Amino acid sequence: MTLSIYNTETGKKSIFQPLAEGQVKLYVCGITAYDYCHIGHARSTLVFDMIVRYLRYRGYQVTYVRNFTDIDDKIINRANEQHTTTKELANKFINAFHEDMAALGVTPPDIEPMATEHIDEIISMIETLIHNGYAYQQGSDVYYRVDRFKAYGRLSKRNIEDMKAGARISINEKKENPLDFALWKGSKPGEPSWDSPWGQGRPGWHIECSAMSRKYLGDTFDIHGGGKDLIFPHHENEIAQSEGATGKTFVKSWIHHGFVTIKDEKMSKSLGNFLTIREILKKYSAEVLRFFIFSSHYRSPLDFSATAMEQAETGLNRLYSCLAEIAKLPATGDPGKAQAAGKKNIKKINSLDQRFCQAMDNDFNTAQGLGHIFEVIKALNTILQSLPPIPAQADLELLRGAAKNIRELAAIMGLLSHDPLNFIAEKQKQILADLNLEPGAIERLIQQRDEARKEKNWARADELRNKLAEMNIEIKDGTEGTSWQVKLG
RNA sequence: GGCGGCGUAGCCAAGUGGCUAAGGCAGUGGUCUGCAAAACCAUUAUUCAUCGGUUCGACUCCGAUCGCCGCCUCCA
Repeated sequence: MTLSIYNTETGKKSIFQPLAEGQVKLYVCGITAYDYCHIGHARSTLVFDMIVRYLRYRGYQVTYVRNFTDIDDKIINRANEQHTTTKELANKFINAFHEDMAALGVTPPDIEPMATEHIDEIISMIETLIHNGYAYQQGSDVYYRVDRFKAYGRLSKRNIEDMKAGARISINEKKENPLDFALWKGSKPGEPSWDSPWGQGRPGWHIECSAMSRKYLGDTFDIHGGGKDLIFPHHENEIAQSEGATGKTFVKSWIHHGFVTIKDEKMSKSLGNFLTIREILKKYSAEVLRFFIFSSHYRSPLDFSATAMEQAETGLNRLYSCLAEIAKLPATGDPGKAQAAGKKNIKKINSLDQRFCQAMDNDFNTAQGLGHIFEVIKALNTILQSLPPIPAQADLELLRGAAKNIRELAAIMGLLSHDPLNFIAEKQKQILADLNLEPGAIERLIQQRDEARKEKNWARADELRNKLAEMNIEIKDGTEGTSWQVKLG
């Protein structure tokens, strides 16, 4: 089995071959720390979390670097507005980011470098670029000479002439070409600044990623990722900087994920239609958000809505319910009894690994992978349904093995991480608390209903059941008495 | 204007030229039940925006048209 990845640069899927056998070096552009993160950021971190987990599952040794931009214009402006320093502001939101990531259960990257801690590397790279003729100084600024880099536009598939015609670029007298971008910006009085050969200033936005990825991953590395909006100019400029400085290919494969939209529009601060991760997590669990995100392909746009989240929650509950039923099975069965499971279902269950990996190998197709998991859930439910009171030992082993397998595969997406019985119990406890209900009171009502049922007083029994239903309590009459649960979702 | 992408059932969504177009949610009929609920079974796209072309064969490749979205300015 071979892993294929869609590479933005070639516009095609191709077989993934790491530079060093068994090792993957991955750099992902992280956040600019000036505000709370929204669910678009959540998608980004969750998608790469899944990619890293899958690569590791496949046996690769992954070095995962994700940076923080902790100095730029937005941070400076926001710090001024809030009468604080850029450092304090950035730290505040980096901490908030870490809290959000912990709440989402995201595996931390191996290295989380910050721009302001790599000023030396940045300056040194700019000096190399000046030396190589790719950059020029104007006063206390340094700009990248876009015309000089022949491959400029390679990633975003545009050419310099077309972009000039676009004419949405502000004319800056200091630049040789309006498309040239800043590597170093001279600072105004009162702004945070560092010493440099060109005077007091700070790095441009793009250079930090070139300098830091080089430091931690080398001149050439396997995968560079981010949101689609970073393709131009950010990643295009990174290529120009890194390749201008090293003369080597910067990145083998570019991965860009799609946006989260609301009512089919990209979330953005100017439209005021963004939701922060913490707002979402007040209403939905991390796994519901993960389920929602992974039920479509990472490159597709994803439209956020309450309906979509509720559907995700229902789907996730279905997975947990099946696993909980399996967990409730007796410890041992009858070793001599014939299996209740049919051949077709056994085959479906046993081929899950293979089919799941086939889906994931096809450019991390989590939606298809989830589909395969649901097919197996259906097979498991069918078997559970046909199980006699004392089941065959072979069936018990099959069901438990499948449940374990499903949880291992789901873990690649960070799903089904809770103990199924606990999950259901915790959830019910929480909903009960939200509804202000006492389990004791419910059980008393059920007992009253059972008495009515024994007397075949159906009118009274139904009345009590309706009363419970109004309280969001579902009743299940089984052979061993009546069980109840809170209506999930 | 330049460039990139998308359009598959009521909704969400997968689909790497050829086997019955996955899966989820919702709906309908049935099994179970005193009636229900849950679960299960069955059912819901002769068709993949439209029109052409390539091919023995296309949802899948090519072209055109319509509609939607994104990037070209900070953006995950």
